[in-house]
Amino acid sequence: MWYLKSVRTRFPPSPTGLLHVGGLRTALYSYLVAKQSKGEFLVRIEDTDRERFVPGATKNILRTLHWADLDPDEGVILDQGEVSGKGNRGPYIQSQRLDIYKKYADELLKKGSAYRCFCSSERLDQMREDQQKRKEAPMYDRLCCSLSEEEVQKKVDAGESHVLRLKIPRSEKITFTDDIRGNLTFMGHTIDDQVLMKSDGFPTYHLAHVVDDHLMDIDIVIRGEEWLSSLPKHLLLFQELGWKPPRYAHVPLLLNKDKTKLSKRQNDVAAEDYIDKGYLPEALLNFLALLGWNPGTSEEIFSMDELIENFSIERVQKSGAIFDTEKLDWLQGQWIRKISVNEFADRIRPVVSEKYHEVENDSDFEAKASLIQDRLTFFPEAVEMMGFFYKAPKVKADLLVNEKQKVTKEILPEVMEALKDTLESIDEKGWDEENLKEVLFKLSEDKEWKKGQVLWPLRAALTGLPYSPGAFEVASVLGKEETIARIASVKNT
RNA sequence: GGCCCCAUCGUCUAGUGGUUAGGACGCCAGGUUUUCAUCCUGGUAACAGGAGUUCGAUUCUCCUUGGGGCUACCA
Repeated sequence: MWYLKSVRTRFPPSPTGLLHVGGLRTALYSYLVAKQSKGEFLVRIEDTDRERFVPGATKNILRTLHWADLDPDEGVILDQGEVSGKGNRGPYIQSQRLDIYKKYADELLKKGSAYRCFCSSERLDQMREDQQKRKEAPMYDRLCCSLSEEEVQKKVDAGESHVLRLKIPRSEKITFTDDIRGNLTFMGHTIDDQVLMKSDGFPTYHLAHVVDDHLMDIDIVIRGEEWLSSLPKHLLLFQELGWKPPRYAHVPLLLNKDKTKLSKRQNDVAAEDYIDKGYLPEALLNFLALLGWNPGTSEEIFSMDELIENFSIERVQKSGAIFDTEKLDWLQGQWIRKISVNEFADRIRPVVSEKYHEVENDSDFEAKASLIQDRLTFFPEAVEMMGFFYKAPKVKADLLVNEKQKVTKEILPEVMEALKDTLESIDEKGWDEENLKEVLFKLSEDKEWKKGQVLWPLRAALTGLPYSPGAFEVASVLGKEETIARIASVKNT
């Protein structure tokens, strides 16, 4: 993918709560498009709805974006953990741009592209109800359009509460090409006269989106499909303001199992939920990228750099995707195996040390961690899996008896005795995986025991678990002294 | 109800006017491994329906059906 010019994209969350995984995906797509053209990715805060405003939400969303490695180049950023701004097209928080919206609202009013509406919400409710009863599309009936200039002025002077509505040219046909969906057509008479400015002086999303994305030089607007039906209003606004609209790409929705819009009731929808569950950002992003997009090859594991390299908005799917986390778990496993042992150890150290404080001073922690890296999907599983390293298990002989491995009650004492003697004979210096393997294989050969007859009891005696890393690995990490001690302490009953 | 969008295995998806309709996850079976996990091999399973265009449609067109989104002084 290459571009003639760098592309500016934006992600505009509302500070009404936690970052939604669907939002994280559109943020990712926007980020990728900007980065692959060496352009800028901006974050703008859309806080025009004071009712739903949640204090602290902005900081939280920014923190989550940072976790996902989607830090904005411009706009609202996190500076030393505090919300701050960057760039010369600000402010980037809509509540701080009220005078700007006012200016363009006045312009639209003067041009006759918009009009003041004094209707009460009661009247509007009643009107819609009546329309519904008559099986008509609920739309503003333009009552206030028939007000004379004098009447309007009188009401304004009297301080009557009112909103500003966009006057949709009803006879117009609006066509547009979406980057994902292709050609779209809307008839003017099916579009409602959208409110542009609320009575409290705040703009609605529609006006703010058009003004901001123009003033912030956004080249392509990537947003959820739920905005598709308001696209003509936005297009009309650009037209009335005399501006060139950006490219648009409406990405398909993320769905619940029943194919409805992904919702809290049925799923964990906050990105934070997945952070809390221990998913790696690489895994979540990889998963999200693949929900609705594919490279056209059979490649499935993508790092951020590879996504930047390969992503293209044209290959994004048109239909919605069920948010089914089974593949996420698989990707999580893939990414866990991909990170370095060092990093892996760093990730599980805090979790494990919560239960086993010895971890903090354990210089062999990394070696132990490496034994379980291929075996787990979530970091907390490490606690269970590594416990035996720090606390000698109380092992009963029952566990060492294993029918499938042909370890019988009768043979067991002899095996244990031989194991002890053999291991005793190994020099401390030669106590490593390779050597242990050689010596123990020889033991089974000499005694004409199957490998399992020797190794199953050994492994079980050392770990106290039915499933665990292998006997050689564990014995090697545990060291000679501890290994022999554990063999000796197996209870016979 | 109105407007708009969408439709390939259970899920994420590839794909072409003529293919044994491909891959991945999941599931099942087998193999490697002392166990489990990993890993490898194989299997399971899909073009919503009906017309039309065509020598031939999963692919193009239309209709039906199904699903979804929007229909707020929310975004």
